[in-house]
Amino acid sequence: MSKVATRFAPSPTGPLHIGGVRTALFNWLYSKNQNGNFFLRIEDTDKERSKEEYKKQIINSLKWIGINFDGEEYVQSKKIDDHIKVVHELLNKGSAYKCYCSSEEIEEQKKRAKQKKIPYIYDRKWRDKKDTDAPKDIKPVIRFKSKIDGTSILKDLVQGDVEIENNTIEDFIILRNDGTPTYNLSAAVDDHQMNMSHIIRGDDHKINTFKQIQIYQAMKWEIPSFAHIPLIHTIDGKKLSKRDKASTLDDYSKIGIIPDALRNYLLRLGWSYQDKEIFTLDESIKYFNLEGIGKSPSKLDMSRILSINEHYIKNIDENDLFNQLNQYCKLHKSEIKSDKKDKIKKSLTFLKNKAKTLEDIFNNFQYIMVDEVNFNQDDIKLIDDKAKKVISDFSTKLSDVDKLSREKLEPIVNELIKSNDTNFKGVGQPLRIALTGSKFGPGIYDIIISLGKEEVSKRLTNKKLI
RNA sequence: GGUCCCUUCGUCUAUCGGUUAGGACACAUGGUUUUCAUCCAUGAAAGAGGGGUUCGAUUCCCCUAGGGACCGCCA
Repeated sequence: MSKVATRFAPSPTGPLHIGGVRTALFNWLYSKNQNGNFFLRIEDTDKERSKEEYKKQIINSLKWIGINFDGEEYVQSKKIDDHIKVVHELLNKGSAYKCYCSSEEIEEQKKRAKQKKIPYIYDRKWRDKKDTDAPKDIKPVIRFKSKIDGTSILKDLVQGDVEIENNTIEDFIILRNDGTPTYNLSAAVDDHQMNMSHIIRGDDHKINTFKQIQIYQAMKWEIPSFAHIPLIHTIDGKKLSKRDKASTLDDYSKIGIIPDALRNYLLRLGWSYQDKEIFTLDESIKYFNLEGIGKSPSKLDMSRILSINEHYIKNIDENDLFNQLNQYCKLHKSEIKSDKKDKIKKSLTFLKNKAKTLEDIFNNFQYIMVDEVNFNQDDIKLIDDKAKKVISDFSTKLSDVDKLSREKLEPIVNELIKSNDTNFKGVGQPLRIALTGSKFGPGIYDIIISLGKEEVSKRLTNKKLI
């Protein structure tokens, strides 16, 4: 058996959606698990809808989630001449024929079939006719001579043996009347020329596979192995499409999902390895196999994505987390001011415990970023005379402390609890509101230390609090 | 409508004929905690239905029901 080679073949007609990413991921992991290669093929032969910007976006998305393809990307439109050559070979071999039916004629037949409620299938009118009978005013399409008798069996690596009656597959068009090849032809030729050993793609391609196999057979090419993976469904159980919200990678990046977390989620969606839930990149390559892919479609579950993201945020290296946070803010929020970077980096230890996403961390560190505290209108009402006294007492005591630490702050707070005849909440809450503007937030010692003495003093003497 | 595929807790899944059907997320309750969280503990929660095969079926086979995909001179 030759070296394993897989590919991901998106058409650049929109941003990459999450189902496509999973297909790419499975192909990539399988090839890497088998020490093989993984290629990217851009299927841009739909000139109307394909856009260069989408191609770039797709490549960036794959990069973002950590999928690297081998070599240069393969651009289908550059290979059209090869595809046409194969069409003519098929024609010469007698495996294809010119069909002079007009589109109107075909439309008419489809309509009639619909009225009679019988399935439409092209009637193979020109399959055995001679070209000399051809109408002069019609440009023909070229159709593939599909098998009529018997059945075909696809030995699918995920679904097992799939048997189909050959006569349910029509004589499909391989060359349009404008001289351009169609998808099934191009895909088969490209996969062959790219030496694909395994084609792993969505379930929705199963019928195409039967057509493409017939092209391989007619050309006497070696047939690759196929694996059709179940589609990802929306929460309503329908095929996920680009139109569904929260379906593109960008949608996840925007809310602060980190790439590794999404990769891990997608890996476990429709694939499993015993009870293991968390897979590092290396582990996913090491353990990935086709046997672990389930047969039934799975639904996207946002709460699970968030939960895995939360796990990654809490467990990855803090330098790494900071870099990702920094990138995220630059891309989707506002850049972290350079003079605040150090403070935020040091505060990650406690900030991350309150976050499911990078966006949460961003929101949580706003109190550090702002020059002027934004008070929550309801919370500032909690600052009564008693609270004001606590704040000013604390401010006074703080001036005697030279270096802030939990050990130095604790006795001060305890003393204030006593002298003001209150409890921890009576001290902690006013201070938190004074320093962050909100009664919700990190622990009071964390807040104080993260801001630094100077800033704390400044905020405690804010005129709005006096 | 035709062809093909699928069916275990709400969700993702484990089980490769014998288990009190396991785990994770979500949910509920309790505990830790100055708040919100985190964290910890506990709990509720599943084999679509009906026939076979078998000493024994979630597991194998058939039927029914439900769901999905495809049925383009798109890819």
